[in-house]
Amino acid sequence: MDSTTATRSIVDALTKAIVEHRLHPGSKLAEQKLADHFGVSRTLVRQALFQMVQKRLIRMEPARGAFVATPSGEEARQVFAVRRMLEAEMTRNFVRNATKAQIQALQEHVAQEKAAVHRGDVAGRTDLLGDFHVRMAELMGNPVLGQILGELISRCSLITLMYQSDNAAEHSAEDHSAILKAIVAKDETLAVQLMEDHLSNVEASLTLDRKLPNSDIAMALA
Amino acid sequence: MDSTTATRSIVDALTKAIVEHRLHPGSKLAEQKLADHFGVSRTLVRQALFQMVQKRLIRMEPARGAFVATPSGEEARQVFAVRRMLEAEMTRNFVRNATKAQIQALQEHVAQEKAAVHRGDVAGRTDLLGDFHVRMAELMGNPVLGQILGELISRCSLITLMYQSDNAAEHSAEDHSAILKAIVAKDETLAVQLMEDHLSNVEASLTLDRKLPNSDIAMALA
DNA sequence: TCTGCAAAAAGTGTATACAGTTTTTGGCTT
DNA sequence: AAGCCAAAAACTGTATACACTTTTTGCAGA
Repeated sequence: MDSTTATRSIVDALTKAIVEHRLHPGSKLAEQKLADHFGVSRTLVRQALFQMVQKRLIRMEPARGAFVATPSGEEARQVFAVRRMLEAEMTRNFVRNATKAQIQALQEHVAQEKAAVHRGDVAGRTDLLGDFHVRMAELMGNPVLGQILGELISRCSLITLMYQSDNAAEHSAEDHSAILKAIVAKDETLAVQLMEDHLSNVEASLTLDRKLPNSDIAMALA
Repeated sequence: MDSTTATRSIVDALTKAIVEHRLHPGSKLAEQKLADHFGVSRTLVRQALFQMVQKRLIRMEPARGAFVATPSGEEARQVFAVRRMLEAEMTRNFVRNATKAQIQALQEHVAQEKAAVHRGDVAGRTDLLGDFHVRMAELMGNPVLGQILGELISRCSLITLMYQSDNAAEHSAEDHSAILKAIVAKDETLAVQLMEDHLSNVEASLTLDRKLPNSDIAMALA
């Protein structure tokens, strides 16, 4: 995708930090500080930041710099809507074409999810729950779809961290398990329905109408 | 989206040149030449090029520079598959929610298409045919969807220019007209079906299995 | 005439310099 | 002590410099 590998590793590191909640929505990302941290010049940091702007994980304000994105509730709903469109069809194709090995890969993944939930590993859980969807996209032999979905899921990680009210997302592992069961049974209609419901559940568990998403507070303090 | 406006205008100019077939697939995009042409330094040109890499209209090879993308037949099929997923749902929502004004906007657009086809304006036609889909996405009140679809449609412009065998895409204007008729009639199922068929028709009119897409020739000559 | 190769030219990748803007600091007034 | 303003510091946006790589050029030998 990108010709240089240094820029790519900065993008990956920043993406990971955002998705894993070590960088809060609204946080300032000063170029020189990042450059020092990664041991490169501002040039490469800027390249990385511009790429992340296009992935909507960062926003840049003229002459003020880069900030971790603070997606609105409106935007969050739109992202979920697009995910439902894509993942419904993805699930349909998966039921039709998945090999045993692919199904087993997903089963093992769900087992890991359950383990993480069980031992109360919140960070690991969040990570794995997103990965379930990415994994499925990757297994589908349509990298174009996988790429688009991967970006949407990254955005969702950010959204979830901003708007999650309770830990209602704990049900996700069960949802995944149910979806997988329908896939094993080759019940296309049910699998698709469960996937749509699952995404709706996740969206519903968020309080997207909150007046001041806590990110603004973070910004105010920053 | 982007903090600076200079970079943005370079991206727009290059995108337009690619989509309008003034830059052929595989063409070299030398940074200094572009910089001279736009009257800026290589810095801004590079920013623009990196953004277009992410939009998949350009590819960059290490130490060799940027080239207009040459999507493979495989990739083309994947892009069309994703478009079908998204546009089917988009059409469904459009039938449900479109206002009279929005429908009329599309009707006027189709009239323009027919005029362009009628007077043999190939460039204008191609442009308008793609715009039909973008317009529809924009009218839907889901900018997230619109953005993703817009990028897919840009990629399709490039794909079409690479692989179109005959001018079979002339039927597109009629397809659009039929879709619109179903929308006016509020026939959700039919509209969705027509949209899917339309996209399949466009894909089928391409010779995606050609051994050496002419881009390679273009590269060889460049 | 064609092939091979070395020098020159052109081009990319990264760092740095510098002008202009925003943010912070520190003191002065009330 | 709180508020305000100017100077200093920090930061962004763009251009330029420079090392290194690729491509082209031009000539020597077969």
